[in-house]
Amino acid sequence: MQPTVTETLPSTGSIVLVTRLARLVYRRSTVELVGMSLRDLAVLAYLRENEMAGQAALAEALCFDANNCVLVLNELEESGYVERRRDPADRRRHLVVLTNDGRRALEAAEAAQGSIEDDLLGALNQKERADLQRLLSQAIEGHSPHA
Amino acid sequence: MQPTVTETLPSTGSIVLVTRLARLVYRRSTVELVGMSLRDLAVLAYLRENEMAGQAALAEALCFDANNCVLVLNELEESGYVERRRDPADRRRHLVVLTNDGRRALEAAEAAQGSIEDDLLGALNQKERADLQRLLSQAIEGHSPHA
DNA sequence: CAGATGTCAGCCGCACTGATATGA
DNA sequence: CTCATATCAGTGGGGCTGACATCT
Repeated sequence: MQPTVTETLPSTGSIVLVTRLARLVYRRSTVELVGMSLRDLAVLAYLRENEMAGQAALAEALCFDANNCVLVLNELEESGYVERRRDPADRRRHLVVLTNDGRRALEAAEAAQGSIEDDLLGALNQKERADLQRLLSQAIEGHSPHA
Repeated sequence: MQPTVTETLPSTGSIVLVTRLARLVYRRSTVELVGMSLRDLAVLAYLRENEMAGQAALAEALCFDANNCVLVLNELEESGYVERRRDPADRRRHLVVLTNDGRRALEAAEAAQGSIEDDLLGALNQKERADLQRLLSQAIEGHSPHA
């Protein structure tokens, strides 16, 4: 066993580390800085890539509580960033779409997001950041979807 | 540009991904399963590696709010898992130490923590998990400490 | 009828702000 | 007096449970 780097960072589990980083993220992602809450940004970004989506699927993908998701969409709709349209094929569903205003606001927010990310991941080089992103999304997508 | 894997996961920033994973972590880390809250586990684990520590430093390291940290320690002290002792060198400070009960509870909790981690990071192999852990702690430790 | 989807009201735990006490 | 450390009360937003409406 090598008495080198492995010793300094002993055994803090990844899941606690994730929550720790998440607290830092939350702290820095102020509305004044980003222009909207981080949840809103996540929703908008998801809608840009994935127009349509009943909001159950949306909540699932974003790891939101489905009920809470309703409230978030209410705010976004009031702000004029998204629109809810009835699915003609299944009139229970709402298809959420990104408006032009929403797209513009998203792009502005993403700039701020980038600077926050630069600040927070400053200790990581480009490759490491890409790795981190890959590992995170891989874990999220591949998580056992039973719950 | 290669039309391969890079296309499927377009551009969700790492910081939103972190919060997303954190929500999943939070959801699964129930008290019934772990035996304590995840915050408590983090505090106990930190104290095992780092006996002493005024709680300001503890809060800093764990990315807690310093005030909230007091409440967490109150609970842990009531549970008999930690003890606060006055620092004789600086009588303002409290040195927080892990009790034997705390150590036992921690070890029990870490087993549950491991199974949760297995569940959540099931899509990652051993090396990837190690990488993730390394990247996370690296980002946390190296984050600009100004705030 | 059951089952799915979305909406809302209410509760609770958590993070923060501000004020206070004690000691360096 | 100042600064640092710790403590606590109060506040606000986020995530949850449960009830309800609508549609398949």
